[in-house]
Amino acid sequence: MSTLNKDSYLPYYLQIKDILKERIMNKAYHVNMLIPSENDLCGEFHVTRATIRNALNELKKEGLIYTAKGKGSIVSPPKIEQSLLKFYSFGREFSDTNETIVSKFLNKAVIGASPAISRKLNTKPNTEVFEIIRVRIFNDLPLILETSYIPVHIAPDMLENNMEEESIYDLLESKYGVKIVKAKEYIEPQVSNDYESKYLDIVYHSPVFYTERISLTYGEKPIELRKSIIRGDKFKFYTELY
Amino acid sequence: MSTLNKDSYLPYYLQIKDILKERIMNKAYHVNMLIPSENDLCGEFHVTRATIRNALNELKKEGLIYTAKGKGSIVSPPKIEQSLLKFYSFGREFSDTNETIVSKFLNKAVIGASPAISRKLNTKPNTEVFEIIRVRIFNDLPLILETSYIPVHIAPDMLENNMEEESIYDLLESKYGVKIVKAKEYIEPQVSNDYESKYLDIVYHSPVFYTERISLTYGEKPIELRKSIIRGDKFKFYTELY
DNA sequence: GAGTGGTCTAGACCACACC
DNA sequence: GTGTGGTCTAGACCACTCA
Repeated sequence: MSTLNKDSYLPYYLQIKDILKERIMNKAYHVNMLIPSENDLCGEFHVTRATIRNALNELKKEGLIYTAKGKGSIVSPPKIEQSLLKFYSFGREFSDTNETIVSKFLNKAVIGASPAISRKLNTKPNTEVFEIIRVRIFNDLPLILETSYIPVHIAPDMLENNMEEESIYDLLESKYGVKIVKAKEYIEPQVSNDYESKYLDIVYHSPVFYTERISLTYGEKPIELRKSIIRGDKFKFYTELY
Repeated sequence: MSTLNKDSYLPYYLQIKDILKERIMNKAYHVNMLIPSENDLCGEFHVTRATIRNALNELKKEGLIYTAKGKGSIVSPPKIEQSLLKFYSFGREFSDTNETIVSKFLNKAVIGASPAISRKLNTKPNTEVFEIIRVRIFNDLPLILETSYIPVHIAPDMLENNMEEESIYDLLESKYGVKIVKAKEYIEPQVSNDYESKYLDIVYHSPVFYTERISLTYGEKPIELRKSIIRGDKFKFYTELY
């Protein structure tokens, strides 16, 4: 049972949106869960359905929920984990079904952060960070080479976990109580170096997308820097304009 | 005065959206124009304001209009002409103000379309097409190398126009009555070849974005194929995720 | 002050999902 | 059949823009 601030400069529907968003972030409404029906929410907040629908529409626009007619509103899986797959549409080699995605770990270590890395993670230079390097393999094809940097003090014994089975973000949240709530991502064209070419099974100096993602927890605090090299021959960005 | 199809499987608000969209495409509602107020539209379509607002919301989502409180709903400028500038945020070298954008023409010719080009333009192989090559120069820095292909029969004496002064899309519309209503754009990473490197003033084999845009008129009919090479050292794609 | 979009109430009927 | 989101009606008051 929640009450709205009648005197807030924020309209009801935005206040409700914020409350529901908070519940999603808190996992009070967890992923793939049906949230309370529009009528239930009307009861809880003492507003009409139009107001609730306005709030839910905002959440839809942000991609936090989606609706299923006859069923209800459902919490979307976080976009962060699969952003690349949404930004790029696969080439013809792939269909949406029968995909297998496998991770192969190339390295897990503790290193001193370089100036560039510590700046992006907002830590002191040379702070200890985990360096985790993986190849993401889709249907037996190595497509993405990912390097993650996470300050050791965030998740001290992280490397002892079985990371093959659980996503890094899930691990950070379940074992270390660190929730990723936002991410910034940059994409540039690049050419593959020796190392990247080898693990992505492409020729040296092939065109690739280079992406850098900084994942943040509450208060804009950086948690992870992830650099990815994505095969340019298999990924394409597509968009329609009017 | 328009009437809605009461038996259509399409709800009123989507029918209204389509009608309004058509008017925008037709320039019945032209760019930067205030469209009729919500109350006027209620009168025209004999529906309530909620339905009209629903329709306008769809148009907002597609970026065709935007709203100004106290004024009304306004037709947005087309996104097609400036898509690249919207997709990519400039590097630090640039500010939003004081930009100068110049085009330098490298070639204007009539050629026989290659199989790949004619396929994309949906014409017979070897159909005559204009090939127009330009360098786009921002603040004295060559950033984009653009090659346009347009079937000659679409705009027979096109090359006689002063294309330095008017955009190709404006020209196609004002002189030849061909309106671009939609575009599809693909983006890939690539490396610059000899020719591209020379005109973009970058070293051979530099990483670049390669984009292909197919501009369509009514009925999904292709009008222009535009291939662009964009300097990877100056353009970056940026996005935020939740 | 008249007109606009923004917000909200209080209802209604529908198609769809699930039991 | 019951509950859900999708659509729609018929009103209302507000803050804002502009003359």
